[in-house]
Amino acid sequence: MRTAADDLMARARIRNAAIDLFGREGFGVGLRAIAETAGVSLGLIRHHFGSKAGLREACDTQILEEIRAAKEEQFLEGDPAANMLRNLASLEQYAPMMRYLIQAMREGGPLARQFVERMIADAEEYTEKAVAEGVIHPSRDPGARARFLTLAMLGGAVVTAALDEDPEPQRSMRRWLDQMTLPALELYTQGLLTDSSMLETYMTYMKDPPDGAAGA
Amino acid sequence: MRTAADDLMARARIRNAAIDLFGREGFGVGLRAIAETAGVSLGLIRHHFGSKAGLREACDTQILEEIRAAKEEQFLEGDPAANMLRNLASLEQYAPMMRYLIQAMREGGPLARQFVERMIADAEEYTEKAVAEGVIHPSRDPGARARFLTLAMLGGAVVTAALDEDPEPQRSMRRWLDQMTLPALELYTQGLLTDSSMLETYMTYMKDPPDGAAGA
DNA sequence: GTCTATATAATGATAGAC
DNA sequence: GTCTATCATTATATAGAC
Repeated sequence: MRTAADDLMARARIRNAAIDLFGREGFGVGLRAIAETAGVSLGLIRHHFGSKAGLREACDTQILEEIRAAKEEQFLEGDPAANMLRNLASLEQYAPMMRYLIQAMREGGPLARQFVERMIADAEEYTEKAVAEGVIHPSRDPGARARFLTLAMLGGAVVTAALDEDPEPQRSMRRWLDQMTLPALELYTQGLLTDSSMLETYMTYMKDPPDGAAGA
Repeated sequence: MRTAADDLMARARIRNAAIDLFGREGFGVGLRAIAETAGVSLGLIRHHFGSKAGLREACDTQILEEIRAAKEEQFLEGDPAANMLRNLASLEQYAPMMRYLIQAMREGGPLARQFVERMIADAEEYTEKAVAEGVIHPSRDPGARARFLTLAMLGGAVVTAALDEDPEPQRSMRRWLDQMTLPALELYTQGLLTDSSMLETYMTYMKDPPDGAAGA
C-alpha cells in the first residue's frame, strides 16, 4: 500500500525539498543540494520548473497556499495575529513554512511583501474590532499603529533568527515570542512614559512643522 | 596639494569600497566588484586581506570604530538610543555605516550580534536612568523590556529595508523611523489595552504554570 | 605594493539519450 | 518523466612577474 509520501510526484518532492532547504539555508542554496535532497537529478528540476527563479516562484505559491490553510485552522479561535504566530511557531507541522517565511522576510521579495502586508491588514482589522469592543484604546492613526506593531513583532523575530547561533529559525522565533510576551504585555498595559508631554509636543510639532522639515 | 581622499592607501580604499558594496548589495557581492570599485586588482585584495573573510573582518572592525566615534558625537546630547539612530539615519555622513549595519543584521554574524547587544545594553542603561528620574514606568523585568524594545525597533528597520523596493537601506530606515514615531509615542504614552487583566492573568499563569509547559 | 595569469571549485543552464 | 553529460559563467584562491 502506498503512503501519502509515496504518492508525491517528483515535482512536489522537489518543491518540498526546495522549501525545506530555502528555509534552512536561505535562497542562495544550490539546485544540486535540492536535487539531492529530493532524490532526483538536476535535469529534472529544470524540466519541471525551468529555472531556479521558476522553482522559487512555485515555492512561494505553495507557501501562500499553506498560509491560507493554516489561517483557516487557527482563526477559528478568533485569536489576534500574535497568537496565531505563537500557535504556528509551536506546531512542528508548520516548521517548514515558518522557516521559509523568516528567510523570505530576511531576503525580501514578493512573497514576503505580500505576507507582511496581509499581516498588517489583519492586525488593523483585529485592532479595529477590539477598539469597538472597548478592550483596546483608539489610535490617532489606526493604520500606522497596526503597521508599527506588526513590523516590530515580525522584525524582532527576523533579527533574533539572524543573530542566533541556532540554525533553526523556528526555535529562534519561539524564543523571541517567549521573551517578548512579558515586556509586550506590560508595555501594552501600562505604557512606558509617565506623562503625555512628549506625545503632545510631537503632535503640536507635526501640526505646524518648522519649514517643510516633516520628512527631512 | 593632496586631499584626504588621495591620501588613502590602497588598503583603506579597498576596505571602504567593500563597506560600500557589502552595505548596498549584501555580503554575497564578489571580490571582483569590490576590486573594480576600489580601482585595484583582485590580487591586491588578497595581498592585503588574505581572503574574503579577512576583508569582511576588517570591514567589521572599521564599522565598530565608526560606531564608537559616531556615538561619542551623538551621545553628548544625552538622547535615547532611538534618537541616536534617527540622527545617524539623517546624516549622509553615516550612510555607509548604516547600510552596512542593516545588512549585517539581515545576514547575521559577530558584528551584528555585538552591535545589537550593545544597543540593548545602552537601552537598559538609559531606561534605568529614566525610571530613576520618574519619566518612565518601572518594569517587572527591565532587561527583557530593553531587549524587546530594541529588537522591535531594529527589527522593524531591517524588515522594512528587506521588503523595500528602494535599494537604499538608509532611506528605508528613515521611513521606518518616521512612520513609527507617532504610533510608538502613542503606545508609550497610553498603552494599548484598556485594562490590566491580560497582564495579571499572564503573571499568575507564569507563577504557577500547568505542567512544565512554560516553554512548550 | 601592485599587477597578470591561472587553478580549482561551484553555480545555473542546456542538449540529448532513454 | 527522468537521467547523464557538458557548457558557460562566476567565485575565491594561488603563483609569480615587475
